[in-house]
Amino acid sequence: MEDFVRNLGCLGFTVRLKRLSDAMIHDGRKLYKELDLDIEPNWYLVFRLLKKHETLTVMEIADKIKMAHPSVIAIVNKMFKAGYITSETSKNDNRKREISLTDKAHKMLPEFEKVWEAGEKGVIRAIENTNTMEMISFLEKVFFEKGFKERTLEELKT
Amino acid sequence: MEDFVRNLGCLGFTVRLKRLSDAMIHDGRKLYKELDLDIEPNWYLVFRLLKKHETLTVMEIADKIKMAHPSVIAIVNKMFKAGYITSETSKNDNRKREISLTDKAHKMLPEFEKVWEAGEKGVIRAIENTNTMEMISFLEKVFFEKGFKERTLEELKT
DNA sequence: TATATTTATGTAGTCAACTACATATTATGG
DNA sequence: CCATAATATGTAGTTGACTACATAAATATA
Repeated sequence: MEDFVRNLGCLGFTVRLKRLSDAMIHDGRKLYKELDLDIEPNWYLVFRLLKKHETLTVMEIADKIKMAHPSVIAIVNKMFKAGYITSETSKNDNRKREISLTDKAHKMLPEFEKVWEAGEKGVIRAIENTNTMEMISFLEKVFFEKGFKERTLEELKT
Repeated sequence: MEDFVRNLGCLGFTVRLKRLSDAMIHDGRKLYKELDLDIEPNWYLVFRLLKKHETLTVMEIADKIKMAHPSVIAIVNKMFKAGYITSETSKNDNRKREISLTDKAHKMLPEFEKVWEAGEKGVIRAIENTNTMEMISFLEKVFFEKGFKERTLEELKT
């Protein structure tokens, strides 16, 4: 069956992007399951951030990984349940929740890092000799500074 | 605030893809709202398919746009509620639901097409002189034929 | 200093994709 | 020709992102 979306030209652009990223995230989840690792996709973002910065608040994490704060809360709560992070309210500011890795997290990190590094190598090998990462940077720049909606409205005016 | 994900190299690849496609789809939804059009992102796939093929079943649509059939059912049901499609069970095969556009859909299509064309032009203008579409084709080819999971497992073995 | 604003976190509800399962119908094959 | 397999559709539940709203605490301002 031929792929109708691929024949849509640039109109299929967003659908194809979504299909690709959904497929990869789904595959990531299966990877952890298959390796019997008690982690989920995206946790590596928080693991690596906290490895680098010791303690961070919810908003600091959200800003750094450019996600909305409820998304961060969801990740962080699951990581807490899994025993990888602790949190306590800041002494200076009772609103803030200071989040850091547990001993269990530090103990497991080397094993996790092996998988993340393998994942990275796999991607590198898949896209070597292409400008894929530059293209993503370009797309981020272009569409975050002026979104799809605004661009379309401009075209409609002309 | 610098973007931690962008400094992750290829490891941030999937997150960045998802961020991008989510942002664009979200923007698409806002576009229709702002133009006061009673349609949603992705409906254009079904509109265009049915414009070309007259009538199709759920599975035919799913195969053509490479989505799981429950996703198609969700889109089709909403389009039905909005009055853009009709469906009746096939005479040859009582399992099949033959879906086609209503008069309302045909009446509105020219207006919708204007917006879709503007959207396409906007994207074309944004990515002109880049090989973005070729890159997406490449990524689809590479990751659908051997997924992220499999690639990572291979790297782990070495 | 008292009020208003901003900030940090949390909750609820939306959205679109998915898988897994359920049901009905058709096709197949012993 | 009946039992089994395959196919078409539909439902339920999961996922991970989002916005909008709620609440509490800190900061700014009049």
